[in-house]
Amino acid sequence: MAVKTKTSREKTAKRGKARPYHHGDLRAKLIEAAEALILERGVDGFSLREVARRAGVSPAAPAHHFGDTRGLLSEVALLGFSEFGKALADADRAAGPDPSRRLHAQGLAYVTFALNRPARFGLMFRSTKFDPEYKGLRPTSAAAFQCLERAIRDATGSPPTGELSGDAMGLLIANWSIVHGFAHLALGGEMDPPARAHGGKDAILRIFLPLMLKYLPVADVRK
Amino acid sequence: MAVKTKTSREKTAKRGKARPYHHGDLRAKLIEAAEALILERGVDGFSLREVARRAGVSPAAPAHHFGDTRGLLSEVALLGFSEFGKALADADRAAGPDPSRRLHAQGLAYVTFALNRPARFGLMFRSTKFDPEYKGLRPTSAAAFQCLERAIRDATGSPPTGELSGDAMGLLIANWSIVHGFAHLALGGEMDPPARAHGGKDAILRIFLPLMLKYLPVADVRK
DNA sequence: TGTACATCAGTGAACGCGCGTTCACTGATGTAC
DNA sequence: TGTACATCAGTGAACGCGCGTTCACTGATGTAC
Repeated sequence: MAVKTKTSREKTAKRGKARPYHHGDLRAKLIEAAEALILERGVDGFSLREVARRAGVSPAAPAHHFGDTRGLLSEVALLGFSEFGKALADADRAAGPDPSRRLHAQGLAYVTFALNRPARFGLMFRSTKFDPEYKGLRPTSAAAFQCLERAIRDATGSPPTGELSGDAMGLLIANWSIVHGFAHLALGGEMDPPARAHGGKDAILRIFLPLMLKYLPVADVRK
Repeated sequence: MAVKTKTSREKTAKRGKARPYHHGDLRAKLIEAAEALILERGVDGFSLREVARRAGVSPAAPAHHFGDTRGLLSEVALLGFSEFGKALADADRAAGPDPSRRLHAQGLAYVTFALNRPARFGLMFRSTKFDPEYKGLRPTSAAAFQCLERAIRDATGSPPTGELSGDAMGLLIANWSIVHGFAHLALGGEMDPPARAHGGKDAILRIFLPLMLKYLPVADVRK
């Protein structure tokens, strides 16, 4: 396997923009391993040594890229918020101008993201595990949530900035609560027993999610 | 303080039904310390040694009452489900016969319990931390959730047993999701920034909770 | 193109820590007589 | 009421474990000349 000429990866490293490393791309590999580990054992089961082990690297290696455990988890959370925000924004844009359709689309995107990316989503709402001041984390997460707020403002005829009215605040909180609660209950396995009776685990996305979305609070339901 | 005659506590122990111990009531003290610790450091920050330390007792002492860590946490969870179920049942009963009022009352009780008993509530939904087969845990938690299901059945005119119709299932999931999501977001601190703008942390219970309850899905809203 | 050097990603041994659990024990309590 | 004994709640030392982090290091890479 070991030949005298440079490996193709080393050549790529020379040509590429930002992959100057010894090891290929350990940074990316560590992030990947971290997500897999969270998926397997939950946010609590996470350990930096286990991540290093899975990446085939010494326990001190991650420190070079992320400083410490919180650094790595903060990076994973940042990726999560970034993808989450994009998913919400994309859904909102694709829904067209109707406020109810926009809220519906965002709710669908919210839950879909949570169920498709359980490791990231779970970490994102465990803020003791990462540093909220990490690189671009604060603005990125704020941007994600402002996407919902913007749709609520449009739905209630509120101005685009300034304090929310009570009605708008209620609608925002109710919307956020119902999709967040659904995601949380589904990820916690609380819906597994009824899902089993409806043809397996994907009944949650296929059947329960649309049922829930029918009850999404929208502006015109109550005065 | 130390006198020769028996202390009143020892006499009580003799007279009482089930408090025969050396130490007063270590069992209760350990449970209390466990809840305080979870409150302070979260479910993850829990440690049996720290509980023993707070109860002023050797690290081996808890084993006598609860076997091991899971045993103690299972007991706390059991207490939680028991109190939770009572709170829901009481609210339901006090609401009278109107289905919407019953759902509203249960939603209010659900969130109120979560915010008043954050340690218990947090543990109850972290089922990897305790043993679901512990003593009466399974039936007790089932009873709590059946209280909501019963109100949904009555609200939708479903028979008291048998599989739920799609409509009823949707209403159940939507109701559960919105109150659970609200509780989760509030406990996670996600509502603290807006609450600060409305006069402090109790704005969550005082203002946001009633706003959310206005949007509780009830049977007659959609066909 | 070839050599000398600086950089820095990754090594692996070592550290100190708090944890859960075990074990032989001790000593107060309740009970049998 | 008084004595002997069994019970068992609580002790405290010890165990082995996996953790996060440190440290001096090594060796491949990219760069300056």
